[in-house]
Amino acid sequence: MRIRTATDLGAFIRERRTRLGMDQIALAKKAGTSRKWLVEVEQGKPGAEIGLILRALKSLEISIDVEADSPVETTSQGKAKAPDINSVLDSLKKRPLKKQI
Amino acid sequence: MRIRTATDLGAFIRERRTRLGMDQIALAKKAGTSRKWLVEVEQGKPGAEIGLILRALKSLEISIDVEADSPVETTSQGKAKAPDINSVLDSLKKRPLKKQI
DNA sequence: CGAGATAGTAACCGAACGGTGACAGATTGT
DNA sequence: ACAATCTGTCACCGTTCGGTTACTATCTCG
Repeated sequence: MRIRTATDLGAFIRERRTRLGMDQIALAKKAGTSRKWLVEVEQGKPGAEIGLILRALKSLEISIDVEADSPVETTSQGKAKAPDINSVLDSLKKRPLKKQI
Repeated sequence: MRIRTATDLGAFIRERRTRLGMDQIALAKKAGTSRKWLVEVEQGKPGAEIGLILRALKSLEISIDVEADSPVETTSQGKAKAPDINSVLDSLKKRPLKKQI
């Protein structure tokens, strides 16, 4: 499932928790947090800390994957991008020297 | 890329940011946060709030997907699970009535 | 009906977050 | 050498998070 907002995440967590037959206390305990925290997260609290979120997801055996949408989009010019020596160097250094007009 | 820790996430964000040729200020501004925050997140800060993380990922055109690892694992018994009327009802109610011995 | 379990909410409080501004180090280009 | 850029760090501060505890409402089952 694609996650776009904290609400999405909360809904998914709740979905998974209930499907596993766990109550809020069980999950909170397993994730090393509090029930209050879980309630708020399941309601879509955007202020929840990523570390606790990750622990909760792990407790629910949920995997998270991130992926770059557009491959690179150098300067948003439709130009075809043939791999050249400079792009290779840039990839290695991961820091474009200039704006590469 | 699979995300397991805040450090994984920070590394991926930095990777994507540099590959897009953005500096910290540019991304922070686009995501509506501060450069200090970005620095800490890229270093793997577990206390970062999920809402800001999501904004940053959106700014970098990064998609997040979550997925339940094991389909259901009713009681962790290797028993094969043929879909029966009860499981369907449970799925709808999303709340197992009992421990379903 | 009544006991028990689950979930949502409230108040309180210490700890940590995030923003701002400034500074130092490193790197790049002139 | 110099200026410009980018990054990491620091101190300060208002806001908010997360834990604890208690109370209430809802639902299930005996």
